[in-house]
Amino acid sequence: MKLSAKGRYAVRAMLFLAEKEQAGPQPLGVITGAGLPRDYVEQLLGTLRRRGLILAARGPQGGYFLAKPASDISLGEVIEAVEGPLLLCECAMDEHQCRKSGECAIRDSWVGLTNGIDDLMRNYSLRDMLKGHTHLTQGEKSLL
Amino acid sequence: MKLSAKGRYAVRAMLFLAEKEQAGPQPLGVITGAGLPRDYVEQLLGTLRRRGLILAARGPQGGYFLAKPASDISLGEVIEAVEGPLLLCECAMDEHQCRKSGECAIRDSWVGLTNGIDDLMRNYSLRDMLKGHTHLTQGEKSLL
DNA sequence: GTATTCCCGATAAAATCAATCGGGATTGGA
DNA sequence: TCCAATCCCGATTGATTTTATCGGGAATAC
Repeated sequence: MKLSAKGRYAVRAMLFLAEKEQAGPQPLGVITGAGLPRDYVEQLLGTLRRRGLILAARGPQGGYFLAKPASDISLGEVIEAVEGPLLLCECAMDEHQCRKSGECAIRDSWVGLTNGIDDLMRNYSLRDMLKGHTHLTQGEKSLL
Repeated sequence: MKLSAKGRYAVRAMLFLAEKEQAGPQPLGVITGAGLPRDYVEQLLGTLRRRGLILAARGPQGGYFLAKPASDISLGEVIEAVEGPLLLCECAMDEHQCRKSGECAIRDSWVGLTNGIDDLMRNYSLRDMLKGHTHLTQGEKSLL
């Protein structure tokens, strides 16, 4: 189980926007800066916008910016927006997947585990990740 | 982020062996029963054996069986054995990935989150999953 | 107007996952 | 000793997903 490049790019872009929260719209070219594949990240930003996590303004001086405070956006939201919901087992999402769901202890385990992971991810905000952090340098960007 | 069929097959096979913990070696054909792709699961069992989670006996009456009690084998171990370690971000695994690792708050976040998820998975044993569960019926198997 | 920027669908290249196959090695029992 | 059952393992293929690219359209500040 790993986080795909898609998820990491999305988090990276969102952290950049969180950093520039007070600085107005950030154009795609600035967000992707040196290291990120511009055209690909553009798709992801489109998804993040449709999911209500960011807003966009067109034209000169346009760009993307957070739709709500960085402290109100969790890592879980960002990742789920681009990758879809965390899914350990089909049966944990859809209780009609199996006729025995009402009496299946294993399903309860999958549901419990999924919820546990979800909770962790939803309790980490973008602001939390940046805490004690002043500026994303080029070197640090390559960490994400 | 989702668990692949590989991981689900491995868990399913391991739960089956946990159920038959006292019943001697279970041959591949029995483990895969109706629904699982026999040849593919054979590969996974090979991996699980090399990782020390199960043992195998050849010849007639041979088969696979748990290398230690079901209560000592966690879901995390099983999944990691076949899928490799949980990986949210490269930098969280290898601190030499980035020269700034010592002063990077974001890396700390990735590490913390990764550890949190790992802990959850390592605290769920095969025995826990079967608790209150007497027999995996065909219908229930399709849940995994 | 025009340059800047987002918007979006189509496509292609690459990587990974899932599955299959063929034959070899070991072993218990007739 | 032979045979059938069983694990063992590398090679290969096919499907799916991921990642990336491209071309052109729409909005907007100046």
